[in-house]
Amino acid sequence: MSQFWKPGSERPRLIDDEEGGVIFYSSSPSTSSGFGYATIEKQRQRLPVYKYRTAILYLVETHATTIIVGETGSGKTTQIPQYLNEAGWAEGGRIIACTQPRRLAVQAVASRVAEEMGVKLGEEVGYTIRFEDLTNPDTTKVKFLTDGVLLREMMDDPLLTKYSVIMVDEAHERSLSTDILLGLLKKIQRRRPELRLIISSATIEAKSMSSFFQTSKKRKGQTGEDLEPRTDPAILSVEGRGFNVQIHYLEEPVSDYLQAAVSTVLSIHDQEPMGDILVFLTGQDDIDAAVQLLTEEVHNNRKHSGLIILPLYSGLPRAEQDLVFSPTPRGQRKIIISTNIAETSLTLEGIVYVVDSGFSKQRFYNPISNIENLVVAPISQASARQRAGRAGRVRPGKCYRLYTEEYFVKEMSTQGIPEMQRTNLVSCVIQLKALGIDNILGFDWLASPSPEAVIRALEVLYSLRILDDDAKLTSPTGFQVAEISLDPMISKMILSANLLGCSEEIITISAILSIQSIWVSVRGSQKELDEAKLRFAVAEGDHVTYLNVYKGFLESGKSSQWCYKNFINYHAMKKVIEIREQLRRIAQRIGIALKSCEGNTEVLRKAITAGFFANACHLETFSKGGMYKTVRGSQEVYIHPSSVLFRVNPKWVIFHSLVSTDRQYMRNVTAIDPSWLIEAAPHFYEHQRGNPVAY
DNA sequence: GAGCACTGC
Repeated sequence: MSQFWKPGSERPRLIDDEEGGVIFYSSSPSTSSGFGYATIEKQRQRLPVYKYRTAILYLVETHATTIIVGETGSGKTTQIPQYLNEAGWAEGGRIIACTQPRRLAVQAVASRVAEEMGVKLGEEVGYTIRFEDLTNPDTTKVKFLTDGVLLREMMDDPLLTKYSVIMVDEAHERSLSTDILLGLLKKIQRRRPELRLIISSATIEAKSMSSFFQTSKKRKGQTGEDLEPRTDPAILSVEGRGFNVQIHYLEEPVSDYLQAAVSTVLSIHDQEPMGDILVFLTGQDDIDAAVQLLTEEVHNNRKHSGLIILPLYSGLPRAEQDLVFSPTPRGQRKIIISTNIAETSLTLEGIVYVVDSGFSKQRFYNPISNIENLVVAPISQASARQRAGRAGRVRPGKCYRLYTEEYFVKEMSTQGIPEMQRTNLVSCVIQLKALGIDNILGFDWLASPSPEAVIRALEVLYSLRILDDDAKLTSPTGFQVAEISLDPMISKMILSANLLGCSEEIITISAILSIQSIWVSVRGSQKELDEAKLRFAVAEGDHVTYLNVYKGFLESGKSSQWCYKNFINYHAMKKVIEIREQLRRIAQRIGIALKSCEGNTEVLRKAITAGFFANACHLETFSKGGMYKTVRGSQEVYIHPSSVLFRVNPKWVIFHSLVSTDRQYMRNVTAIDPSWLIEAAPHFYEHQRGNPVAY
């Protein structure tokens, strides 16, 4: 017992908790043997939501929309769909849907519910996520899916006619897809009064949610024989089952939260009983620094022995990430230093203490410059509560906030800004257009995006010839782009590749651009990584280099050994294969025949230009440090040192994306000929006087 | 010669 789980040995068992979070357990599965149905039934009845069963069913029956506020551990996610099923909402071939923001949650909840119902997953209970449809159209009654998938389903069935009840879970997270979905569901309700919505949220934002779904228009008809539900939403609160978490604030604010976090961890270790510690910092830099400081402390000071210090962020290699789920050996204490990933996406077992820096990295979009920035910003009160809650899952815990109570009350916003208001909207706009919603600014949003952001999105789509002069989808380009589930600029690149005869290569590039990075992130062995990169690098730039990597991967027989030797992330490559396969299917459906350009990199780069012409840059000849300026907008930008064109500095380049730190760095860069710009987008470049493209 | 919070289709 009390052994670390080692990568390569049997993996920890993945189980789900009642709220769709995921816990990784290493103990052998024993719960399902011997007891069976009766025990499960008893477990179900012990959940807080159980005593509201009748009330929930009554409210859903009588109200078009029911808002359920439930804390963690209430059991709402797994139980409510079952109650609805038991009450007959899935009779007559109808389906009960429950959406989640994350794939992992969908899978976990679905398999839990299937187990509780004693059925095989994929029959009465099923789930759909990208790349995976485990439902049976003849038998599935309860279906779990990501909200993104439900949005996609609306393209084929705008009124979502097969669903009797749609439960939107985790609505408080206010992800882009959740917000779009809620706006569209409200529209659907007007056409389908028999449809029932359940909005489930962890926080008491229920009021604004409720007024959003409040339809003023009273339906006609006599009250007695009116079959239609009430239009005012019902609100129901369900208590959670978490343990009490004692909150500690700083008495005086600190300037260095990193140092404060480290000393707080050490004093918890010195003074508090055993139990693991979870520290929330902002990013890889912070986390690596804190890990190093703590590790040194353990080396230098014997009283700090028995500490296991582990970083946790999404960019971490898989084997290292898995370490955080190993059980803590007796007499030791695990310290996990994490990004926001531990706030919602992963549930860690055994955490008793939380240290909250009060900050996270957040994305903000500037529609004027059309640039997305990742900045360290204060979290909201809701986030702080969520973080604190991570300490109370197994027994009463403590949360140490590295800020004052006054700051929490007076300075921190209660909710945080919905993603809708801090992101680029091109994908969102195109989705709505595809559903026939033309007036984007006038759409009934839960939180309206800024007019500037909407206008910028329309402008970009217009320049890509995805929208026409009347801001309607062009045919066929616009409709085809809407069909491809990728960034519209990538979709446009794929369509152009079809005309240029290089679709085979371009869908590979598109798949690779759709994931974070295909390289292994290693800080120590940077030199080796650079050398490995050189084995694939070509003068044309990063995109063509990726083709060489892909080719090498295929030739190796998709070998993980080969990836390891070449500093390539094996899991990333598997994902590339998956996405590429999906793109191949979509291409087939919209009538693109895959064709290879047989090594003609000029047509490849022309296709890339056709999608990304707006990101064209020109080297400032008289500047020394490799400074470029964007052709449109004259933004100062530099080639990122991770690019194969770093220090090569071709005169004209096009980039896929920018990362903003002290400078704007271009990631994924390809050299182009400026004449291709006018060829690809005459409407975008022709009329600019004094533009260097002219000569 | 520098660094990418997190999702999702």
